[in-house]
Formats: sequence, structure tokens, C-alpha cells
Amino acid sequence: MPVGEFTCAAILPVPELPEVETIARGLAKRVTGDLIESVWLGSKPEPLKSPAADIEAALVSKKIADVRRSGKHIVFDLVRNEESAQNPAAQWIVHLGMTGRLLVCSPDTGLEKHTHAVLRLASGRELRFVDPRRFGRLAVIEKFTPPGAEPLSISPSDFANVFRGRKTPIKSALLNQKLLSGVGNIYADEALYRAKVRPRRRAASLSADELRLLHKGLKQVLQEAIRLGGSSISDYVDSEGQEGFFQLKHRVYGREGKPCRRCGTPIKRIVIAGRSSHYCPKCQR
DNA sequence: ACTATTTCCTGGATGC
DNA sequence: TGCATCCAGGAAATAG
Repeated sequence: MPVGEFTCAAILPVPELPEVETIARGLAKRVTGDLIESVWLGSKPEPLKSPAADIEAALVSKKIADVRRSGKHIVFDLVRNEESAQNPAAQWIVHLGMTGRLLVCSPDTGLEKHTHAVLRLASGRELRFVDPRRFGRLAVIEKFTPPGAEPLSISPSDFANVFRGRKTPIKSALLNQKLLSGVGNIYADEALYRAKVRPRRRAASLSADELRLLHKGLKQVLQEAIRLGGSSISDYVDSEGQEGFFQLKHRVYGREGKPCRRCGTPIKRIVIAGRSSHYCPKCQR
């Protein structure tokens, strides 16, 4: 499956901030204004963070006023049919975990294995949640607040403060959703490469310059990935879900042993807190 | 208050 | 060919 410089993650990436952004935009285009007529929730308790009855009660007879991203969460603003979009009665929160997908399809489409939720829409279509590995989560809440700061809007000084005094490796700090919301394994590695910082460095040991570079590199790589993902939204076909939206050329992630694009040194792979981490031993210090 | 480790879960890849 | 084993990783739970 790996094709050229792309890893298999290019075909079915674990959704991080840019992927979730792309998915939320695609969903917003397709289901905004639609009415949820009924809800089916499968498989016992697993993917449900709220009780099934609560989810059903919150969704049924609500109109989807908006779909957007917050961290790695997809937020559906729900309003009662006759009400305006201004004051959502509730929010449906979807976390895709590693393998979660939201499909908009015709009711005739065969139910995929591991389908955990089906929303029947007034337009005649269905919105389905499929998640083989079941790390994804569904919840309803009045008003969602992300645990950490948005990497795309945090100020440089707030960004620096996030890491102040932290002894944990910078890689782990980047992955900590209570600090920053939305950064996953791929973009953490890619941002550290751009900042020329090794993933094992203690977060607190980064200089002001390195923190500036890390902030800039993180924003750049996230925006680039959103841009590339966004360009393929127009290719969405109802039955296909969110396929093929990811086209970023990784510089380190999944490139163990391959030459650094900057200096040719073989990229190293190490494990930090159980997560694979990739870096250039020459460019990153 | 932090930090590190373990656990959940399944499909795909690998090895014998 | 088939079966066992390993590995991927987001985030919550647990332990220190």
C-alpha cells in the first residue's frame, strides 16, 4: 500500500486536527439545515460517552444548524426545528478516535461492519458513524469546551507558557490534549522537524527561539494539511465518506531510514511514551 | 500537581 | 495455507 513517499497513513490517516477540520467542513456542506428524524444506536455501551437514551433524546427532531471542529472533536450544533441557529439547544460531539468515520449515504447503502450509529435525515439520507477499533466517542452536551488551546489561534506567548516548567518530553507535551487540542502523532513529529528540535527534549528546555519556531512550524504544517485536505472536499461522493483528503508529504513521519529531505541523513525512529517518533538526528537538536 | 505506564480495540502485516 | 503474534495510536485510567 505505501506508494512512493506516502505511507499507508496517506490512505487512512488517523484523524488529527487537519483531517477533522476537513471532515467537519465536508459534513457542514452536506448536512447543515437537515433535520434528524430518528436515531439508531447499536453496539452496547462502548462508543457512547453519554447514555444512549440521552443521545437519542438530544438528537431526534433537531435540525443541524452547523458542523465544525474543536480540537479533534466534531461539533454538531442542534436546534429545535422552528428555532434559529443562534442558540443551539444541544451539541452532538463526535470524536473519531483512530478509525472512526462519518458517512452520509443513501439508506440503500449496505450497513458497514462496525456501524455504531445511524441518523435518519429528513432529506432522505443517513448519517452513519462507523468505527472498527472503537476508540471513537459519541456524546451530547449543552456547550462543549475543548480541554486545551487551539494551536491555530494561540498567541506566541501563550504557546510558550504552555510548556513552561514541564519536564515531560516536548513530543509528549505536544500530544497532551489538555495543553493543546488537536495535535496528534504525525503533526507533532512534523512540527518538531520544522523547529529543528528533537522529540525527547524536555519541554521546559526549549529556548524562546525554539518555541517560536515550534509554534510557527506547527501552525504551518497544520494549515498546509488543511489546505491540501480542503481541496479534495469537492470530490466527496455520498457513499464514499471522507476518503482521500490527505495529501501532505511527510518530512519525517513514517520515513524511518529514508534520507532527510534537508540533509540526506537517515531519519530515526524512537519510541516515546509508547508512541513512535521520527526525527532527523542531524537537523534536530 | 505532574509524570509515566497501562489499557482499550481490531485489522493488517509479519513470521514460522 | 493457516495460525499466532505484533503493531498502530487517542485518551482515559491507574500508579508512582
